[in-house]
Amino acid sequence: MIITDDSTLFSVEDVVKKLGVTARTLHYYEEVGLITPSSRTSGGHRLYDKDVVDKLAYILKIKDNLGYSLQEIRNVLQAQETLDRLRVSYQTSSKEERQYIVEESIELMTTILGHIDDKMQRLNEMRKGLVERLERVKSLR
Amino acid sequence: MIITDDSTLFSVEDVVKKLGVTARTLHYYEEVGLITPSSRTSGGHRLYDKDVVDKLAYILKIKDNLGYSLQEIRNVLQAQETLDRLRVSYQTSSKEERQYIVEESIELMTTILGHIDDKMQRLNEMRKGLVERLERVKSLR
DNA sequence: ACGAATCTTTACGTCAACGTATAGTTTCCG
DNA sequence: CGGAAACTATACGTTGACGTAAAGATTCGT
Repeated sequence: MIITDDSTLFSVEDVVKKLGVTARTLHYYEEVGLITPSSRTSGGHRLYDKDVVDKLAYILKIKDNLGYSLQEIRNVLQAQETLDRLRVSYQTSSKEERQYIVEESIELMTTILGHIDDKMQRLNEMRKGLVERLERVKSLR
Repeated sequence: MIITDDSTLFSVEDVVKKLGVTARTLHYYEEVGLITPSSRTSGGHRLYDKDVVDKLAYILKIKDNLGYSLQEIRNVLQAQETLDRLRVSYQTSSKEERQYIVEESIELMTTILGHIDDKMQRLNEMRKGLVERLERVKSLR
């Protein structure tokens, strides 16, 4: 872990311990274009800044909580990056372009939100049935 | 689909259409001991009764909503069947045996419930962050 | 400065959860 | 009753998401 005045850099080991994945996972995600080390040491060792670590944490969240495949995650990230890039040029873009960016952003986020809500609803149904059965059994003792 | 006075039997095609899985999945789940056709036609074609279809629907629920592997699902089902079998002999069993059955049931169901709650909480956190970002973007238009 | 720990690239291995192909059989429908 | 559609068993293939091994290079602690 390299801490300078304006940034902190994490080694592979740091990230592994921080996020509970293996080094192989870092390499694999890099292979398939999900993450890229923000820099390397002079000897070639990978270094990750906070942004990359955050991105990886986000990837793991979507993967574990929503059950997205890495391919689906890549689509989501790509869309978000497109929107981010567009947002950078937001000020200098025309009214129509701005509207387009905003609408696309909203659509993407709404889609994901829909998946989350759908999943939560299904979980809630399972939960309901389970709690019911649990109460019935508990009343036996 | 064979409907008699006291039961309804489903063919492979029926189940496939009803639950949105492929025939291969039915065969595979049978291979790994998750389900068994309740009977066969004279020619050897599989027939499933409502119980098996319900069980399969339950399997798919756990799989898709909780992200359990088939192995984990088999453990859950096996535990539940053990408890069911015990529950059959509930009346004729001793006080200690009954208590054991009840406690084991409660533990299993509580574990699953914990997984559900955990997952829902994580989803809720994701949801919160997403809604926040969505509101910020929406305020732009 | 040196040994242990960590890292690199490359490449083959693995495992779950099915997909797909084949060849023959059974069931359904006009 | 005859052909299309669905089914059977068997078996090899595929895909995603990593695991594991090897051989050498780099970094870190004392």
